[in-house]
Amino acid sequence: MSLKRKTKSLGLILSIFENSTEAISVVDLIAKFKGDMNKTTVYRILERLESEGAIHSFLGANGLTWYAKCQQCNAHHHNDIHPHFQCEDCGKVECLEINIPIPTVDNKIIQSANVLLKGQCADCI
Amino acid sequence: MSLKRKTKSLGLILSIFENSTEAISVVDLIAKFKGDMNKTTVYRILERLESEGAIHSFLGANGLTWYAKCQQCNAHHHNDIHPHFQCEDCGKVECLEINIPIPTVDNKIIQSANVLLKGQCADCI
DNA sequence: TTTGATAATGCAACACTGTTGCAGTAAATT
DNA sequence: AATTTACTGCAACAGTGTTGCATTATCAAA
Repeated sequence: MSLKRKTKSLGLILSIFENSTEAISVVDLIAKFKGDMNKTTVYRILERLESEGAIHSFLGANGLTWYAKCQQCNAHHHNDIHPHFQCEDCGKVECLEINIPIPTVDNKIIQSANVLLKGQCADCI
Repeated sequence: MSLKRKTKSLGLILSIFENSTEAISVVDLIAKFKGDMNKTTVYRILERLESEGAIHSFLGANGLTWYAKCQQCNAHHHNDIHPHFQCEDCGKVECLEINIPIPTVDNKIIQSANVLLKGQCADCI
């Protein structure tokens, strides 16, 4: 399923990601657009945007799904290894444009890694 | 809340962790003990065991909660930095007794990290 | 500009993980 | 055996996420 039609709902969600590389949770998006679109629509638009390579998803601290548009998304190349950071005080989540060295493990093949760093962001230090 | 009474349910759950450092999801535990105890009891026993330091919890690939007893649990010292591995083929999850170097990030304080490595385990290579 | 195909949406109902309140049960102490 | 209360079972609930289907709206073609 690709993005064939530019609907009002798609435009609203795209505008969130276009101007910031900050991540946003699906829960927050649903709340933000409560008057504008159904939660099912939010889920489906995010799903379409991710399969297009426009954004990427990952799991935050409580197992909730977050989405963000990062440099690697722009390059249409998703690198599972780039870590995310969640501030334990204000809850803000961002992509970190750094590489975490993936360890080699005896008798295992490591394909990808989910790395979530937790701590305090600049505003909360 | 500490472990004051040795009940049959507690014994059943403890026996799972005593003989293996392999992780098990709460969902699997509930299924395994469906005839023996209520799911609420499973959640509450796991919660008590974790607060005692006997086991530790972490999030698996789909945001589900997993529990395991590892060397660090034995030492009553929980190290958030030790990574977990989930086999993408058979679904098995284990603790890796290695240290992932936590990066320093400009303008942030990193307190802990969730690291989930994904790939193929020895049985599935 | 109108028409037609179908992508996209809204709604309701559902599935699943996890939590809570409370009455009842059972472990441990006396 | 009696008493205390930790622990359990049950039912109902909360939250995230999914699915089916009827309806709507986008876009291309006439």
